[in-house]
Amino acid sequence: MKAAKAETSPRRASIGARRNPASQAAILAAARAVLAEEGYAGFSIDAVSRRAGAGKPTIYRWWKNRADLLMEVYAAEKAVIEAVPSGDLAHDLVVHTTALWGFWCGTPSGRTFRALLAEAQSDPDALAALREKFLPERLRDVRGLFSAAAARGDIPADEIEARLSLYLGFNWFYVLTDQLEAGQASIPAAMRLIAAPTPR
Amino acid sequence: MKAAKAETSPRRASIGARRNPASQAAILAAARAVLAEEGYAGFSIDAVSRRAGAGKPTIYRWWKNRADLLMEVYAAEKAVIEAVPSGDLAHDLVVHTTALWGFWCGTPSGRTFRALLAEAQSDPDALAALREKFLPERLRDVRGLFSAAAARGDIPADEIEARLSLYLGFNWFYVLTDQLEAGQASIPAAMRLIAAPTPR
Amino acid sequence: MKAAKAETSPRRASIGARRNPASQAAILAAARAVLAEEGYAGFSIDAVSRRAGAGKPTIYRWWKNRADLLMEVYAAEKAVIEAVPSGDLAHDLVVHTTALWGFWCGTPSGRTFRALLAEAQSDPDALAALREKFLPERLRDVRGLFSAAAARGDIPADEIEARLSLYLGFNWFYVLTDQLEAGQASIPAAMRLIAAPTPR
Amino acid sequence: MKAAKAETSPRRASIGARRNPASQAAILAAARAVLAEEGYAGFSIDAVSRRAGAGKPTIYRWWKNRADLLMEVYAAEKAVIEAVPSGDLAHDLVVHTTALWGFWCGTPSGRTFRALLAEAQSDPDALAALREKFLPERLRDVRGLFSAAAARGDIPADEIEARLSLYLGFNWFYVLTDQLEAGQASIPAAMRLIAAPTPR
DNA sequence: GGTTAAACGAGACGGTACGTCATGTCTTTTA
DNA sequence: TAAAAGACATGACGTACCGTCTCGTTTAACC
Repeated sequence: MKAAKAETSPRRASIGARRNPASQAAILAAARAVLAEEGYAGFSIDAVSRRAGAGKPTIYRWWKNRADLLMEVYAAEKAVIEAVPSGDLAHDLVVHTTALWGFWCGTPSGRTFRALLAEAQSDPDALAALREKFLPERLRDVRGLFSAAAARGDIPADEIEARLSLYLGFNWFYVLTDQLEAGQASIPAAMRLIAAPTPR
Repeated sequence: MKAAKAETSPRRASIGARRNPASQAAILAAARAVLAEEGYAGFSIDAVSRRAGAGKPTIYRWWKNRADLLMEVYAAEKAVIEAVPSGDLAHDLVVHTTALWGFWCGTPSGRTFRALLAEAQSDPDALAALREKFLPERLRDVRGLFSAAAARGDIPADEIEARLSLYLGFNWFYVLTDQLEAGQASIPAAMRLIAAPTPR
Repeated sequence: MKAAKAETSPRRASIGARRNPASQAAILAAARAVLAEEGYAGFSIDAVSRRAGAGKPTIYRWWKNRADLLMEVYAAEKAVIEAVPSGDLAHDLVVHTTALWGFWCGTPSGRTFRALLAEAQSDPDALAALREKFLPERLRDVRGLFSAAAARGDIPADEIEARLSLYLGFNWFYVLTDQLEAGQASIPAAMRLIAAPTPR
Repeated sequence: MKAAKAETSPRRASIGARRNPASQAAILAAARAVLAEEGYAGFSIDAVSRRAGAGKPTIYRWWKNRADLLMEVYAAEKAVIEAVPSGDLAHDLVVHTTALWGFWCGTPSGRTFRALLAEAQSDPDALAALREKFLPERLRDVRGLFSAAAARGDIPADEIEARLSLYLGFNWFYVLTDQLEAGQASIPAAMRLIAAPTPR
C-alpha cells in the first residue's frame, strides 16, 4: 500500500488566486492511474487525493462529484477516432467501432467508461450529466455518419435514433461485460445490420 | 425514514440447525424494497439488514456479497415473458422487448437490473457470474427465437451472436440511461433491423 | 447565515506601502462580531476574513495567530473600570467586580475573554503572552487596590499575590462557567473574605 | 509520526453485541497519552483513534463528543484525594489543595482538566455537562468540608457557595495559567482566607 | 429426554471513504 | 508594497457502510 506520491515530489502550492494546472493534471493522472490499477472498486476521492498528493478540497473545488471527475478523465484521453465518411455507413461504423474498442482496450479508458456508467447508476445527477452532456458530445461524430447516410438516402431519417441506440448499446454491452476482445468478430455483422437499408 | 421492521413484527428466531425460509424471504423482500425506494445508491447490506430485521451475518451466511443478493432478488421476480414464436422474428422481438420493458418499468426490476450491472463493474466475481450464469439463463428464450429464425433460414446462423448482442445492448442502453419510457418508439425499427435478412 | 460583508461594502484596497487602518478596524470589528454571535466555537480566521471582507494573509500579516487577534479584540473594548480607592478594600473590590461583570455581560467581552483563555490552553505562546503581558497589564488597577490596602496595614503585604489569585480565580470561575448572572449574589461575601484582615 | 499501535498488537475484534472493555480501555489510555504528550492542541478524535488502534465510530458510539471523552479520561485517573475532616477547615483545604495540585502535576490530569475547560468554552453541551454533572460530583468532598465547618459554626452556612467558588477559582487560575509549581506558596494564605470566620 | 449443533437477532469491532471546514502558506492582480 | 482574492496541501470533523466477530437464544436432530 502507501501509494507513492506519484511524480510530483516536492510540493505543489498555490500559484495565486487561480487554478493550478499542475494540480489539475496531477489529479487527473492519479485518477487515471487508480482506475487503471484498481478499477472502479478502488476509485475513491481519498485514493485519488493520496495518489495525486492533492488535498480533497482541491478535488471537490473543481469537480462536484466522482462522475464529474470521471468524465474529465475520460475526456482527457480523448480518442483520436477519426470519422471520415466514406459514403458507406457500414464500413464507417466498423472503422469507428474498431478504433473505439482499440481505444478502450489499449488505455485505461475502457475502465473509466465502465466506472462512469456504474457511477451513473447510483447518482441521478451523474446520469443526467451523462445523458445530456457527455453522450451528445461524444456521439457527435457517429451521429454525423448516420445523418450523412440519411442525407444520401441510404437509411430513413426517422430511424437515426433507433440505429444510434443499437450502435451504442452494442458497444456498451461488450465493454460492460469486459468482452471486447472476444466480441470483435461480431462487429462486421452487427454494423451491417445497423447500416442496412430499411427492409421491406 | 427509519425503515419500519417490515411485516415480520414479533421476531424471527432460529428454527434449528437449518436455514430459516422466513428470514430468507424477509431479506429478499427488504432488498427489493430498498432498491425500489432508494435505488442502487441506498442499497447496502446494512440497510437491507435493518429493513429485514435480520442480522448482517445471516445475510453474509447465505449470500457471499451484494451482487449475489442482487442476482437472487432479480431472479426472484422473474418476468413471465412468454416467447411464443410466431414465425416472424421481428414481431417476436418487439413483443418480447415490450414485455421486458414493461416488466422493468412496472416493478423494481429495472432498478435491480441497473444495480446488478453497476455492481458488476466493481466486482470481477459478480461480472463473471453475470456473464457465465445469469445472462445465458436469461437469454435462453430470446436465443431460441433467433435459433428458430435461423432454422427457418430467415437469418444466417453465424450471425446469431451478433444479433443477440445488438438486442441485449439495445435494451441495456435504455435501461441504464433510465429512458425506457422515452425509448419505446425506437423499438419497432430497431427490432426490424436486428431481425432483418442479411443485406446483400 | 452566509455572513454579510459587514459595513465595508465597496472595497478596501491597499493604501500604499503601509498598514491600512480601515482593514485593521474591519478585521477587529468582524472578529468581535463573530465572537458575539457564535462564540469561540465559530471563531476562525476564515470566518473573520469572510466577515471582514479581508484576505486571510492580511490577517496573518498583522496578527501572528488567533490568540494574538483575540487579545487585541479584548484590549480594544477595554472596560473603563475606574478604581477609585475608597479606603475600604472589600468595598472597592465589590465595585470593581460588579463593573467587570457588567462589562463582561453587556458586551461581547465575556465571550472574548473565554475564547482567550480557551485558546491559551492549546497554544503555549498564547499562554505565555496571557501570563506575562496581558494579565499584569489588566491587573494593574486591582493590584493597586491591594497595595494601597497593604500600605494602610489592612492586609499583610506578603499576601497580595494570594489574594490577587483568589480575586482572579473567583472571576474566572464564574465567567468560564457562564454563570455571571447567577453568581452575583456571591460577590459581597467573597470580596469580604479576600479583603479580610489576616485571621488570627 | 505513525504513532505505534500501543500495546494491543494483534487486534481487538468485537466480543459480541456489547461493549468491549479492552477497546474502552485502549481508547482512554490513548486519549490520556495524547493529552500527556501533545496537550489539548493535539487532542483530536482522529489522533486518539489512531493511537488506540480503534475505529472512530467506536469512539463516537460511546462518547458523544470530545468533552465526554475528556471527562471520562479525567475520571479514570481519579485522584485518591482523601478528605478526612480534621475539624480545621483551613488545614483541610490546604491538605486537599496540595493533594490536588500534586495530582494535577504528577499525572496527565492537569492537562486533561485544562483541555476539559477549554472544550467547554466552545461546546455549550460540554459546558452544561461540566456544570451539572462533572463539577458537583468532583466537589462533593470539598463541599463536605465546608458543610462540616458550617455545622460546627466556623463559617456561615449561607457563604458556602461563595467560599466554594473562591476555592475553585483559585485552583482553576493556577492550573489554567500553568503555574501550579510557582503558586504553591500562596496556598496557605489563600486557604486561611477562604476558611476564615466571617469578619465583622 | 437431555445434549449437541447450527441458525438466528443483535450489534460492537477495526477500517475506509464520505463531503465539509479550518489551518497557515503561497501567488497574482490591483491600487 | 500593502491589500484582496482565493487556491493550495494538510488534516480533523462526524457519519455511513464494509465484512468479521462474538454473544445469548431458539429450535431440530442425535444419542
